[in-house]
Amino acid sequence: MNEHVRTGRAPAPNPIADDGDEQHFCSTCAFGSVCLPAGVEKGALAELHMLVEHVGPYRTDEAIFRSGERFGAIFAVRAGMVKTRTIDAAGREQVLGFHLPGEMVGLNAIHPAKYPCDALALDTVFVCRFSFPALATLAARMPGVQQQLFRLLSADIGKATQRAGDYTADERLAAFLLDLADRYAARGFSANALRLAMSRNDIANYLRLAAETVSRVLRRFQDQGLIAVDGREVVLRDRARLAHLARNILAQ
Amino acid sequence: MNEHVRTGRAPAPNPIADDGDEQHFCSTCAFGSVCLPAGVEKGALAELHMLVEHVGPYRTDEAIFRSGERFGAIFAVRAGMVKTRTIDAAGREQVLGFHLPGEMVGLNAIHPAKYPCDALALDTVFVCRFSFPALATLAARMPGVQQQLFRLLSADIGKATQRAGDYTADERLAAFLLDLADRYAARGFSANALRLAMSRNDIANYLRLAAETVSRVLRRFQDQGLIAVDGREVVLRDRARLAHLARNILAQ
DNA sequence: CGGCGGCTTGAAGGACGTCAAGATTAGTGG
DNA sequence: CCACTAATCTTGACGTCCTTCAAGCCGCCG
Repeated sequence: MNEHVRTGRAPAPNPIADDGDEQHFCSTCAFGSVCLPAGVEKGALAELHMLVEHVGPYRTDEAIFRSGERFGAIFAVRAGMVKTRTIDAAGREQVLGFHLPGEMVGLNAIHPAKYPCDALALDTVFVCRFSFPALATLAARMPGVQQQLFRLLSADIGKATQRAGDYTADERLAAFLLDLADRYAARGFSANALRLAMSRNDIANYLRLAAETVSRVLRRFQDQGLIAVDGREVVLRDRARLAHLARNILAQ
Repeated sequence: MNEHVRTGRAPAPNPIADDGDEQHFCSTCAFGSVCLPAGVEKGALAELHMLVEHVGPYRTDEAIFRSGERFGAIFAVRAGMVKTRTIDAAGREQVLGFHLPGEMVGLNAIHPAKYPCDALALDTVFVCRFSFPALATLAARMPGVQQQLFRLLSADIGKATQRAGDYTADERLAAFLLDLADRYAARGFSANALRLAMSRNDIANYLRLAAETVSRVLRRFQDQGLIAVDGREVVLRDRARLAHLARNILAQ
């Protein structure tokens, strides 16, 4: 098993949101994005840096945390892609989300005080670990950090709510592709070409569809000139029409 | 339009979570439930009381807030039932939730800094208004308040996630009835008899079903002896079998 | 009483799931 | 480098759960 070869045919557009050495906190991280540009609270970044713990690498299918474990920390993805999922009473998997570099995982564990889902690496993953008690203490002293935590939590409510909506397979897939492309773009990657780190099964499960339906809709999108698909490589060819399909979901 | 008659035939089991005069903060409120029993931070309760603003009554269909309005406060329902909903690009309503006395509304507005949904009174509603800037300032001084806010936010992620799952109409309705009954029970009302404040249409919309499907499933549940339905009055007759139906949703 | 909205019930249709069989692709060992 | 195998993905045929459409019922209020 080769240590670095996980990306298949392409020369690994494996997203790494790492802006340098350990002295600099990820500028693309969910926390950095607020603390850095604000200018205020220069001390906050230094203290966050003291707090954070770099963890990894995790290999494909390894767990950052598992359902039921005592909650102690939240994580920012530093590199790779993380999938969160639960296993329901009937043993069926339910995919909750895919997390790119710079995005947070584990916020849903604060309330139950246990992780309510598994967080699994879809490829080689590095994360930043934030001890939550320490972070909360820091937040009490640093209004900007507290605000950012509130915002991150609130944003996750919105994402989950959006996902709970009632939409057709076409709407779901169009929104999924656009959302993913936009999130890649926000982290500095190509806005129209993406490599799906997850299987069709994971996509289908996430969108509450059958894998066969995902195949068929992607096929049709390609036939209609909306996208170009080659295995897990996807190119968005007509953003306008995709956005039109997804307008009910993505419009606020 | 009579001021108090909204409950129909029954002599108004209209939930009021008000434990007395204004000197005492609602003991059933989402904040009280943590601040009171903890014992610690006796001062916190007093300060929360200074902060809170009693608002109401709102009549049926009146808005506590509306989508797009600038976010400034979160609300605890004090009496009555609140429905949150959005209107999507196609003009279709999407019901996000029903909120009982003691439950919070508006947490999903922190991130966008605008309310992302309408909050409407389903009957006569009283609320407590918490200015969010003031609450955040208090939270920075009071670890218990901060923790409670984090927990409330995190819990809402869990609720929305649960709702996003893929389930049959039977599973959804069984879980809906049990959940509602349990939440009423937690506020001191009957655990097995409830009056639905919302229309079949609202239930259907919330569960992503057609109103006709809700009617049919309720009918069948009644024929199977699981519940007794009379208009908007529902009695749970066989909690065990309902829980079995809902096991995939409600099991953590 | 008459009309209106909410609710129920039946019949027909559709979107998606399930089942089954191939087609690619990836992973493994010679 | 090339079989060989297993996993993933695709494609087609069919079934099903739920929606849609339509009509009738019930309770409420003028």
